[in-house]
Amino acid sequence: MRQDERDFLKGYDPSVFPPAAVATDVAVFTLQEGKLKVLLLLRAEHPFQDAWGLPGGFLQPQEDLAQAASRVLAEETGARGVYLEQLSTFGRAGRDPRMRVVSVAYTAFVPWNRVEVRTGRRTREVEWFPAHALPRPLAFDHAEILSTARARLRAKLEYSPVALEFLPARFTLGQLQGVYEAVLGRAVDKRNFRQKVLKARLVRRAPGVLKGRHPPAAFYEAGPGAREGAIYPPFRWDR
Amino acid sequence: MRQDERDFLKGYDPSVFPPAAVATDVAVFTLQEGKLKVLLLLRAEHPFQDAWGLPGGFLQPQEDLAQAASRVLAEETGARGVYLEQLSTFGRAGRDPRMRVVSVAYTAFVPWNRVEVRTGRRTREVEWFPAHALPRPLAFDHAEILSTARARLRAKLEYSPVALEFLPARFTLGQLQGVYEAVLGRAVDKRNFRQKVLKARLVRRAPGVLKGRHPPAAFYEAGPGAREGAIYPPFRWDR
DNA sequence: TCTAGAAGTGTATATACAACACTTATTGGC
DNA sequence: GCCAATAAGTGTTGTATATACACTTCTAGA
Repeated sequence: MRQDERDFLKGYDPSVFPPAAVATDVAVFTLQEGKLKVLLLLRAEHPFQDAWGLPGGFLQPQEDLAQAASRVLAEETGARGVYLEQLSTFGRAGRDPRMRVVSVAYTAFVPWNRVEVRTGRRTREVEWFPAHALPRPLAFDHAEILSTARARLRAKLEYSPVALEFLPARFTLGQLQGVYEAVLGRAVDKRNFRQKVLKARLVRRAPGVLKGRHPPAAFYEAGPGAREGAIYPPFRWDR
Repeated sequence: MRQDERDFLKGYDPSVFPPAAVATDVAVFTLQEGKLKVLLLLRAEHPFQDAWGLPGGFLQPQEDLAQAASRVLAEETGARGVYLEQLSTFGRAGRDPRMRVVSVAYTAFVPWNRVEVRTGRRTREVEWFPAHALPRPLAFDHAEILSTARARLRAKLEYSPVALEFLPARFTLGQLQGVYEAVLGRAVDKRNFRQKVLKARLVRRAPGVLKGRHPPAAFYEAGPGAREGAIYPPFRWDR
């Protein structure tokens, strides 16, 4: 045991403070080939060895919750510099077969190809899975965590600039529309979409165009209506 | 130590699962005299003895998180049968001077006079405080928990039927409008308000009237637009 | 009987939403 | 070089919703 752990235990009396380990699990979403995907890993250790699950691990003595989530994500998948947001806490007795574990779940939304992932500690493989075709069964209560995370994402899409987190700093309106369509799972009208994001100043014109097998597509970037935490007159996108 | 606690510790190895106690704190809001109020207690024990704080306590071995919140609330304030909702988890190292404690915060919204409160365990007094005039300093990081809770409440008011939780089963439109005004902290237009809640079928006419020093006020009750978890075209109430 | 207090009620204007189709620039394959 | 495929870009109209705004009525209590 390291010194910081010993300090941490000082005065620890399990009859007063019944022990429960605190862990964190991280659900990272991205968009790839027009589909919403989730980062999962193949567990190399018990419990749930050989099952797919979310990156997760235990809180260390001097670490804040968000720091722990960030560290665990980096250790197990190599993903770094990801902005994490607290989702919810899952603590059903029995969710971990070893002992009582309460897990604080975090989520992140990242641009495809902006984070490099690799196999890490306690991990045999790391892979992106389509959110609607997850391997079964998942470790622990990770299926429940993921369904909570998807519901939150859908809700946030309508009143917050969260869609921009899936894209690089400059993007085309077609790409942005693709984010909405993938998350909501339905097509939206292009003309109404463009009118709305521009009028709400969610995005503004950026220099340059993207060339492709189509007319040049103008680049856009986050506009003044996309300040962190901004709340809109909600976007409902054709019902 | 009781047997269930011993079972619980079986296989517990602090070098693998660094210990952090899991606690819960509960922020109960109500409306009283047209003001948003919060239930606080005067702490009878260390730490923060003689400071006001939220009802809170440690998770017991076989208890779910919501059960723990409900039990702690009942033990310390006497409030029972309150519907609790998970708010967020607070785990900054050092937030509890004794040791590392991660606290899962819950919130509830109750009708004034529907819950009886009394002084309970570890408590010297229990009292409702106006949300904009809290005693200072509050125990632990309870000021932060409360400000998160108020922000959540304001957000929910606009897209969910949460306002009805502050009222008894039958209420007048004036009372409902009072909830919105107290939480949002500003006046709303009566004619627009009535039109909107009726058109959205958030409420419907109930039998009877409330007599007072004014024309009889019709009773209303939750309408079909207020099903648990319903999401609206958001109410923004005059800007 | 007078006063205070809240209940109740309608309209006009401005903004936002939803539905809808065609033309154009470019690339890659033939 | 030509053609096919692909996505970019662009306006209008009807409908619905949001906002601003003022007076009368009923009742209880002084």
